[in-house]
Amino acid sequence: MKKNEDTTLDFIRTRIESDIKSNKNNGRVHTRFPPEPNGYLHIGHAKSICLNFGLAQEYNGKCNLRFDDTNPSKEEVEYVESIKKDVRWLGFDWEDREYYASDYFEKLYEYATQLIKKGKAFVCDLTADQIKRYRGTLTEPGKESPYKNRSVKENLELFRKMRKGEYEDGSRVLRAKIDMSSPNLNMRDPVIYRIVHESHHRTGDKWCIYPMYDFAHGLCDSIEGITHSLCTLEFEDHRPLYDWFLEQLNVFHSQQIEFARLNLSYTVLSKRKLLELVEEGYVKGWDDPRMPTISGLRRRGYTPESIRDFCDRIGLAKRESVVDIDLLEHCLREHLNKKAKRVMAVLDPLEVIIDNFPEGKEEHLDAENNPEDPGMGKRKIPFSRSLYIEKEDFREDPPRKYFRLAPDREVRLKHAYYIKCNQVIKDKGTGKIKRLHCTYDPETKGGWSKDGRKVKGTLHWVSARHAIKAEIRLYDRLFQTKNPLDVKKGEDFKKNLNPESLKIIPSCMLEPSVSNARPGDRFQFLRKGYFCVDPDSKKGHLVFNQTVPLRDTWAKILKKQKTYE
RNA sequence: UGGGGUGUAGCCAAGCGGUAAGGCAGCGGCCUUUGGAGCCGCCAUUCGGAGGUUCGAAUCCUCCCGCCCCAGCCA
Repeated sequence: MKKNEDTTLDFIRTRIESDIKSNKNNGRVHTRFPPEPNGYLHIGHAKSICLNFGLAQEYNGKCNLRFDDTNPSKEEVEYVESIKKDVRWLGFDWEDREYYASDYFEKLYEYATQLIKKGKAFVCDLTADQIKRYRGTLTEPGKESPYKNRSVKENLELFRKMRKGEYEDGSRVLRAKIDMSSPNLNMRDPVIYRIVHESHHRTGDKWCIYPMYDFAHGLCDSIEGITHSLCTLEFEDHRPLYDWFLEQLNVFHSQQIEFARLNLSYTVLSKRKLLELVEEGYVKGWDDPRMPTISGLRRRGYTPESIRDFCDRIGLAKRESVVDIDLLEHCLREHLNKKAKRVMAVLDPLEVIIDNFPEGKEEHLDAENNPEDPGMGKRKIPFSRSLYIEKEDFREDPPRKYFRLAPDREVRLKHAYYIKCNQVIKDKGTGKIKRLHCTYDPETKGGWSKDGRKVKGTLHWVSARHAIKAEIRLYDRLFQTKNPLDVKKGEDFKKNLNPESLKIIPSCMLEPSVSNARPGDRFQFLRKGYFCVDPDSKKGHLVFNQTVPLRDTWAKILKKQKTYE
């Protein structure tokens, strides 16, 4: 849904406005985007980033970037760097507010100590497996740990020794004393600190005990003075626990509000599964242009504007939903249509000889760079006797409604002339079409005819002699099923991978004006789609990624004809 | 047969007791030197279901049904 004056506010904005009105937190709005640096950001995170940073902008507040780095065994600096790059690229600025849960480890330890002193936490010697069994089930209450009644003094001592490194991983944990019979399993004396002898990407070997997310998250929000702590639905059950900590410790109370995470058709948005695709080589890396990661989308040629627009349009609610990937592509095309420079490229060349155009002669024709924006100017494109057109733009025996080139038929070459096909040269052996002989009408320069004669088709083309070659990578959706996770029992989501998601065309013919394009540059290849220069490009060897094809009405007509014939 | 959420079109999503916004997709048409773009029109007699309250219900009440999440020393 698009935001504008006429539409009403979503439930989060409604709530924030009412908080402002009642002067809660003195009308302050302070949010945060809290990624764990254990993977690359994806389009689902973009929803959260746009929400949190967007809210701060709209309500004149602030938004922190905070890394929730409480699990040293999964987190790496590579991920924090990529996350910072992606958030920036999306167009958001956290200024000097780059925080880490690990910045607060000392404070968190102090909070845990306070809990112990209040008799609200204890050191438990049960094994992980025992704790699990003591927890009970969804329908049965749990049992209290035999260690729950240790004295404050003993707990303090034990916890201190845990920190000092006197115990092995897994031998003891610190637990909150809440209620083993709570119907909310999160309240059944949850673990809040565990022993992990592992070096942390920021704190190194300073710590060998680490707070659990459930303990750290709400308290970090509190420390930072976060007024509205937005997270996804699955944390709704954890809110009572966070609130319990805040209450026991009597500290600033952030308000957590949960919303539904983004799901996208034909794609998988789970860090674990994306990691799997990367590690097992199904894609070439986190930034493979087929990946729904921010870095993948960037490399594919998506613009930050289009992603932000998408995030504005998908809406915000509490019901689980799957947004149609068509909406994402729509936002992309809408933006690229206005911004991308038009250029001609022939992906699958067929030679055309203009018999009545003198050998050796060349002309330089005017071409607009973007019909949507005259301000983008014009360029010259060379025309000569030998050209390439797209193979699919010629049919010896044209089907109904085909208005491209065919024997004795006249079409327009975009920005150039009308041409008429006179002769088809075939390979004697294979019978395949090798070359076309055409004549052009010199009176139609620029693509107009003074006699008012109309031509139905307009083709893109390049001059053979002037063309530059480039590699083009065409992408299709990574998964062939709408919901890639929908598999039979025992089957893996990877069986839904599309084996044809990448097609490489090693040598396409492009008009010479693109010869000094740089990685990241975006173009519309006329009548084909939007493309951008891949960083794999070398001097003299350009590589383009197809960002998204143009809408193809002709393909639709063909499909319909097929189904009715 | 515990607890927490949630059901409005193919997909999102407004709506908050006065007679179903909008976007995407789809379908028709117009226009077009990109079969692109643009423009115009169509697309829920009905809101998970059944009862009830009311002059009036997607909105309130009751019961029922579906779907999602929770039994990590992950986040």
